[in-house]
Amino acid sequence: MSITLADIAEKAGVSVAAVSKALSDQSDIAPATRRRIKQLAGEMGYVMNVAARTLTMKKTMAIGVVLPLAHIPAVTDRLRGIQAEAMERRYLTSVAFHNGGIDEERKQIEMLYGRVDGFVITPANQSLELAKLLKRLDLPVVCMSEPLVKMETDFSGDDDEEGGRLAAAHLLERGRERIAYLGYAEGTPSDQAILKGMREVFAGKGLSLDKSWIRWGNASQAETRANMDALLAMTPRPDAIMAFSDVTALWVLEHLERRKVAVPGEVAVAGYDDTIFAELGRMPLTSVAQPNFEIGRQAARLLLERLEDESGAAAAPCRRVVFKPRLAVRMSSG
Amino acid sequence: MSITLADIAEKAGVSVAAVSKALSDQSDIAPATRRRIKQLAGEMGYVMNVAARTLTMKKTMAIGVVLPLAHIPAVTDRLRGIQAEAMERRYLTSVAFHNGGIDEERKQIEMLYGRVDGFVITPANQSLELAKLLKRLDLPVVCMSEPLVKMETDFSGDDDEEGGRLAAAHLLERGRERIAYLGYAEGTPSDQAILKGMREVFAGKGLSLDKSWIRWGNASQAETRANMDALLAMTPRPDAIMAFSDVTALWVLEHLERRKVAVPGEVAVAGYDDTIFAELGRMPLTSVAQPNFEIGRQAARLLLERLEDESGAAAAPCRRVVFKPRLAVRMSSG
DNA sequence: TTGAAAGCGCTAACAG
DNA sequence: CTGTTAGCGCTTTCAA
Repeated sequence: MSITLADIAEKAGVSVAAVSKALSDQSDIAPATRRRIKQLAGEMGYVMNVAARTLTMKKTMAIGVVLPLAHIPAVTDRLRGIQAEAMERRYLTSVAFHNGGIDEERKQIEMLYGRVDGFVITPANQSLELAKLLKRLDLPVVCMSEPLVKMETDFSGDDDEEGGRLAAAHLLERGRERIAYLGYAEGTPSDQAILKGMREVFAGKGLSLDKSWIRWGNASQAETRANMDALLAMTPRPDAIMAFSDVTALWVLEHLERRKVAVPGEVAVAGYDDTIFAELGRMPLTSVAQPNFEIGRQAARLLLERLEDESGAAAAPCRRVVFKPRLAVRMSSG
Repeated sequence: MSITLADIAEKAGVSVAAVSKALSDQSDIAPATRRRIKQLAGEMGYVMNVAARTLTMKKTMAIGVVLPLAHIPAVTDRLRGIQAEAMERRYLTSVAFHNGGIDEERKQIEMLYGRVDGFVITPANQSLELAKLLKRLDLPVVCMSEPLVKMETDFSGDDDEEGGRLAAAHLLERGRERIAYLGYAEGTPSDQAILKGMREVFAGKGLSLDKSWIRWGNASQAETRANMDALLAMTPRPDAIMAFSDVTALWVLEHLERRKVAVPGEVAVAGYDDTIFAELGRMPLTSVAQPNFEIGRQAARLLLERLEDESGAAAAPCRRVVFKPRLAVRMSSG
């Protein structure tokens, strides 16, 4: 069995209350007693019982992180940021990945409930169900990288419109006017934001994005292959591909090589995230870079500040922290 | 405030004990009462208080996973396997990543203590300190992919010696006899196992591995670059590079391109893990493939079986589940 | 300063 | 079958 406060109290010849006070550095205890108790606790190898503390304090000192797309390096970078911040404030980060489906997403959130004081999520589903669930649980939520349209929450992410603008401006400048977009899902706010940014730049030049060049569902290589073949079969063909993630862009590079389409000669390619793999694909990939670690760190900070704000935690208005992306230009776009 | 058993008891006009029994499907309760209580609990939106249950049951119903190298896709694949198995048995998976240093590794384990019933770890440090810590915590531990030499535990991973044999045999067959090895750290058992397998195959042909072609510390691109330049400066040069991970192998391909060394013409390259990026690098990469999802799943299974084994949990001997790797041959080795 | 006592929400004997 | 009681280990009044 583990050491408890009672064990220490007995050995020290004081009450349990005294030990509790001493170990949690309360003021109403004699410095000498505190020192003695702390010393003893250390010797006895005391470790606080988390469940008991949680039960009395109604605070778990942990934050829950629920994320899709575990295989995307940008996601793990953001996670490291969250963990770094949480650890600094002595909070545990409890992570759960899911496959992007609403059922798994919901299930993970439910499993975490009662073990965490709040959530950082990158919602993969814009369903009402998810928003309802989170409202019912009534814990602080921070959205990271992707807002939840059905619910107002704190937000940390990058400015995807600006990302779209940067990419579009760059490609236009390189003489590409027929840009296709490979996105994740039509209902995804960040996809829409990127498109909005791109459209803005196009409009500025009196151009527009062709609807039929927007293709969804690029979370698997097979889908991306199919999308690319469809695009290549069109006349005129797109002369540039913008992908919502680096992984998708790498699939595009691989597929174009297979189809013997010259990059960037015939088709320029750009991705999003600028992860370590952007430099390692068939050729160096142009990519929109986000400060992923910082995005995660900030997400955790927003959550923790809300948790530690004793006063009107619930009342405080939602905050949005938006980071500016930049463009890493490499060979794939000439 | 949340709904408690007492709230339900009051509304149903029964005792708290009755509600507890009904909701946990105990037998000593009238079926009708149970149904009524369950119905009511559902309507009232009851959710069990995890801390209270943990305190009474001395069981958290969660497993802790502590891993280094979050950016390696093989790691996240294994993690998905763990989660899948845990979720099936209604256990929460609480993940913590660390940077590979002993301090962070220890800290993460300590933070998880009290919130989990056991650990799945891939030890990044073979220090005595880590073994001592785990022994002191006295919770079941399963090592995944990497054993802990200072401590006997359950193990799930692949047969790295066989991986080394497969790679060496393949490269020899392609006429390469000067194979360099880029490993993670000299004290890492899986590195040593791979080398052992390679040496075996070499010895079979009356050949041996040159010590000076074994280079450690390839967790960053800079280190790998330095190692490669050192190798390329040697006479004779190695004619093949075996890397402990795909990411390292991708750095090698990129570096060789930069140095205008033909692959596989002058130097063949092979990696380890066969992740999705193996096909997407400068050229398709030959790689030793492990069933990562299964390795994770099995690791969780070992842990959960130990946790659920009411009888001599502590007594049961340690088990090792070893998966056979296979070789995915691609262009980088001709 | 210190300690006694109440209680967080739940389960597990043990009576009725 | 159902209810009463006694904790699990901790924090927090409130007295002493």
